[in-house]
Amino acid sequence: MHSSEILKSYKLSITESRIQILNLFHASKGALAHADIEKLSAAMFDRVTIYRTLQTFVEKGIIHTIPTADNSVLYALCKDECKEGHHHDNHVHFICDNCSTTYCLEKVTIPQVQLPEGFVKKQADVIVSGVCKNCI
Amino acid sequence: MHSSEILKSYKLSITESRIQILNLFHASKGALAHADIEKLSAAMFDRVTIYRTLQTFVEKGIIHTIPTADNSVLYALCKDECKEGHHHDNHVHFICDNCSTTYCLEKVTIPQVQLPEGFVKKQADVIVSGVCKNCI
DNA sequence: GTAACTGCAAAATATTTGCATCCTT
DNA sequence: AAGGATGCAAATATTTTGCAGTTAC
Repeated sequence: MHSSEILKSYKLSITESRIQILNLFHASKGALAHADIEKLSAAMFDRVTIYRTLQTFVEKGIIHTIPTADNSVLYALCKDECKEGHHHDNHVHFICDNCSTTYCLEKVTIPQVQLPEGFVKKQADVIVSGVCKNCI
Repeated sequence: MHSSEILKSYKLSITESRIQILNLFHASKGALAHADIEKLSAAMFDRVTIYRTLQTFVEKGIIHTIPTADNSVLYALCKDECKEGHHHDNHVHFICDNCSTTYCLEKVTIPQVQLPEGFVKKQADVIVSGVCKNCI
């Protein structure tokens, strides 16, 4: 599915920056940070546009954020199951300590966790770090 | 163990700000962000000192960072098993969507994840969000 | 034509660094 | 006394907001 079709299916106006940013995600094997997009897009559009585009994509469920232990926020494409406001990224994320690439391990589903009495789970994220297959 | 003893055991100089910040962590039932510490300490010491103290504590393995999906970085006390540069927080973290308190669920250990061929795990974090026992 | 999107400027926040001074050991 | 820690100022970096101009539909 082309970027423009994706945008259309989410009822978003099809604009140059949105297509470009979406293309970057499709071209990337890993997750992207705001700074990555800024570099990759080579200042084709404003930094603010990137912020706003990412925010819109997250709200619509096109991309999701990945928690990281440092201050950076990473974004990656959501799969089909994601709906507006309701993400189901039930896969594990892997961050390579060496090359910093972040993978969505689609095949690795998040295991069940048994929470203590009184805690209600809405979402669960699993982030594994180590060395990826390209850096061994 | 008192804060000053902890500092001593990690070979850190015992200073007012370090004791105070360590006390805050012991008094808190959840994890703390830089901003929390700034508020709780009521400007008793400089914002920069907080940055530097947190960084030192992380390096020494006194506290660890908790990944979050927004840009905030959370810190929580490490348990005994943590050594310098080598953290073993093999427990699940829970962030309440309502009150934003972050719990270290010490009793809930991180389940095994089966990684694809070529990926080597060094660390794993599990962050569950939802509603905590005080907000139900 | 209208609503939505973008770019620019600027404000608000957050983080890092350098250096002189003070405190711990 | 010496090394390390702190406070202050300032440099950087990051994120948000407002508004006027432009573009998509």
